[in-house]
Order: sequence, then C-alpha cells, then structure tokens
Amino acid sequence: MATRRRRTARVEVTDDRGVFMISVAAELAEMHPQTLRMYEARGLITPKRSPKGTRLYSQEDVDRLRRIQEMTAELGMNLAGVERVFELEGELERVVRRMQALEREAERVRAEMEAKLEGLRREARAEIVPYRPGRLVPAKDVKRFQIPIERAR
Amino acid sequence: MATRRRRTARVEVTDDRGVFMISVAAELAEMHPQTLRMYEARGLITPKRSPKGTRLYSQEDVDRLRRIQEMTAELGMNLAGVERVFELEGELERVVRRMQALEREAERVRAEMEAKLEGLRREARAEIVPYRPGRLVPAKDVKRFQIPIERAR
DNA sequence: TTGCTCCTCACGTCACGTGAGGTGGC
DNA sequence: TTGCTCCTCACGTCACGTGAGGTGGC
Repeated sequence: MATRRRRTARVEVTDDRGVFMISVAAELAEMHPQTLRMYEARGLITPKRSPKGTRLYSQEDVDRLRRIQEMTAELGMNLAGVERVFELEGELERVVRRMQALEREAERVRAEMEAKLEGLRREARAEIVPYRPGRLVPAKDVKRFQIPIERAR
Repeated sequence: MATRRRRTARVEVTDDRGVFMISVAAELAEMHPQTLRMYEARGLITPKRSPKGTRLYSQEDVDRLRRIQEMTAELGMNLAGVERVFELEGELERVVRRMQALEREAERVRAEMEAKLEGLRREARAEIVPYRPGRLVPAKDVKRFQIPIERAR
C-alpha cells in the first residue's frame, strides 16, 4: 500500500504525508480521538499539524496507532512497555539490516574470489593444457644432446 | 560473576543452581516475597523446588528478577510488557548470534579461498617457472622430426 | 447553527503490589 | 515456640481510557 489512487487524485499521497484529521485517524485506528491526543502528549506519536494547528495523521501514523492498539488491547501492555518495544524493534531492525548487508558483502567477496580463481585456472590451462597429449621437454636439452627423445630416457 | 567462592565451599555453585529460598531471593532482588510468587504465577520466572516444595532461586533467577524490577520500577512497564520485552530480547540475541556465526563463516570462506588461490599460484609457479629459461616442445614432435629443435621453428 | 477542532479536568476500571490470615514442617 | 514456608483473599494505588465541558474557526 505505497500509494492510493482516488478518482480525482492528482497529487501523490505518500505514507508519511499528513492527510487524516483526528476523527478519521481515530476511526481508522479504532480508537477514541482523545486517546490519540493522549498518546501524542506521551510522545508515542507525532502527527503533522495544519497551519491552523489541526492534527494531520499520515498512513504511517495510523499504522503505528494500530500497532499500539495491538500491544495495549491484545497483549495488555501499558504505554511504557510500548515505548520500550518500539526501541527494541528499532534495534532489531538495525541488526537485521546489518546482517543483510553482511550477507551481500560475503556473497560479493565469494564471487570475486571465485572469479579470481577461475581466472587463474584459465591462465594455467592456457599455458599447460595444450601440451597435455605428449610429454614436454626443455628445448635446450633437445638441442644439447641431438638425440631422439624417446631413447634419451 | 560465574561462580562465587565461600570459605568452606566444596561444591561448585553455578548460576543456574537453585540456592536461595524465597526470602533471600526477594531481598537480593529488592522485592516483596509475595511479588516473587506472583511473578511465578504469571510465568515470568520459574524457580526450582526442593523435595518439600520450597522455592529455590538461582543466581540467574535473581538476575532476571532484577531485570524485571528495572523494567517495572524504573521504566514503569507492566508485566505484559516485560514478557514481550523478554521475547524481543531473545529474538535480538538470536539475530546477533546468527550474525556472529555469519561473520566467522565469511572469514573462514575468505581464508579458504585465499589458500586455494595461493595453492594455484604456487602450482602455476612450479610448472611454469622452472622452464622459463628455455622453450617447451612436445616430445612427440621431437621424435617425429628427429631434428634439432632450434632449427625446427 | 452544526460539527468539527482545540484544550483541561475528572472519574471508572483494571493491573499490580503488598499485607493479612491461616496452614504446615524444620 | 519462633521463623520460615506454603497458599488464598482483599485492599490501596496508579496508569489508562474516555467522557464532560468550554473554546474557536470553517
């Protein structure tokens, strides 16, 4: 749900754009409007404001409100717990991102090494393989003794 | 604080061994004994029991109790929040461990590839370098034409 | 005027901590 | 007997949600 199209929409509505007034946001989040004001006072959510001071909630804000609703109504957590969970989820996300970056980096290094190895193998083949069917002898030895190689053994 | 030595201690006291009765554990955790029983009823902590049914708390249990104390008294969280935080911390720890394993694995692969590369380089050197001063020719050619190599060009 | 917004204040409910009260075994 | 353990029940406190009440601008 990156964007939502309306019949007459011309301006793109992004998830972080404040578009819902408090009554709408409260309905979407299934909460009392006063509860939203309380959450803001506690620092749990920070909606945008119109020039007149009216709160404007974004889709992200509504999603966050629903997450809070889940934690308080379904799990029975209080707001201090919700704050702490948000912090921990942030940490978790950072660690997961770092891990994904590490995985990509590992793959990159692996591919790079593989390419190097392959290059070396090709190089070796180019020098050695063409002579495989027979035996190789130093040219200088052939020249020096002037005898058929087969008998020289 | 892996183990603690007492003057007359003979048996090792590990962190997960139930050694404190409820009054001692409560004092160490700075909680009311009844609170410990409540936490157990909620599933937040599970002390061992003596054969007679007396609760026996380990050092790990006491550490956990202090962590709960921190979350409830200092952060003002309720027990549902504490449970959720424990879950999330478990997830976080698993992810961190996975990352450490991944880092070790990446290093292992890197070293292995490095060794392979080095092996190939050495191999290439062993086959090619000794002959560098002269030219190599197929033995069959030498036999077939029976002529000095130098003139065969 | 209606229905929204803003705000503050107050009350009901519920979770939690703790104390009381009664039991039983070193 | 003292001091611990076990348990259940009950009450005080506090956080939270929500409603009331009064204001102001489309």
